[in-house]
Amino acid sequence: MPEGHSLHRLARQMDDVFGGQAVAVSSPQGRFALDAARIDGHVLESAFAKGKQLFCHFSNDLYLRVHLGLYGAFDFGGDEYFRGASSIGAPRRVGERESSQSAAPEPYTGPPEPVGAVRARVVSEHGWADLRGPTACEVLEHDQVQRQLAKLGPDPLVAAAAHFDAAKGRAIQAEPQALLEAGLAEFRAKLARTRTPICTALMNQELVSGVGNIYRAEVLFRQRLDPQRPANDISARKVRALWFDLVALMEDGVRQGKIITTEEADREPGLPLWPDNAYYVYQRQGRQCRRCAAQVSLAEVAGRKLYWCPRCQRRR
DNA sequence: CTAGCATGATCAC
DNA sequence: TGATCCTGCTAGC
Repeated sequence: MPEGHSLHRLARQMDDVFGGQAVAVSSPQGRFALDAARIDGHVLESAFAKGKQLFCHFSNDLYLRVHLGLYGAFDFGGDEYFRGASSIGAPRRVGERESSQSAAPEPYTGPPEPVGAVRARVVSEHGWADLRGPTACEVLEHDQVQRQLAKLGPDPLVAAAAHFDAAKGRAIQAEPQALLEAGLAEFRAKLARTRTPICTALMNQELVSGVGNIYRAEVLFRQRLDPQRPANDISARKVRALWFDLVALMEDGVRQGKIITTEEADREPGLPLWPDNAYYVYQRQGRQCRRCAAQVSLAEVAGRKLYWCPRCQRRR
């Protein structure tokens, strides 16, 4: 159950363990079989993410597009070379639960027999990746990818992605700071065009991509914004602060592999940082706000749960 | 064991 | 707005 930071981690993982190698692509479950055949045996050139979507570019100029949706997840496994190639200590499951199995001393003997509904399986000489339960898993041509990307609003992790590209020795189009300013300009322009509540706007991937239910609740608290405030009613200065807070929070999420939004001073002593001290309002309904005595509120908005502090985030 | 829920999004009405 | 996609974890019998 990933927000954008998980997808960017996943892109790095795919790039690290499969990048530049010929891979076998199959669909043990069958539903992806026809598309899998189009990229089977080709070289996975690179992987990248925008918002909550993963794209893998193959040597025959086709792309694998994956959207994990609510319960999609990847499992990775492989030999020592495979594990060592990961920049984040794989193999691990990418999603909500990035379980880090203790280093098994067993020798690698190839991918396991598929268990359950494995939509897609990618196998290299050194390891494998299994995908289950995605909302989307399909092979696209270049212009179809461009159309998908164009539908997505600016991704606060664009600069981190560019940094990742630079570390890989690839050319990037602009300096990270310039990319962030461009993203902010697009974000601001899109918010200015709608009076929908900011809490709804943040979940709209056409307005900003990669933000999910946790980041929206947490960033609105941190910015002391009333969730119901119309998007076009927020000052340019506040939109800027909102954007750069998302950038900071999500970049931290990429580094940590989990979402932690609290400042040191607001954490409850004696409790572990994860998960008890990780959030300000998410899933803390009825409990005391970390900064004031008010009870954290919960409401269902457009089918998703919204958490906020009615005092800290009072309309001003 | 089962029911309910989850960091998502689309489609029909 | 509600049904659906379709998986895994967990709280509660």
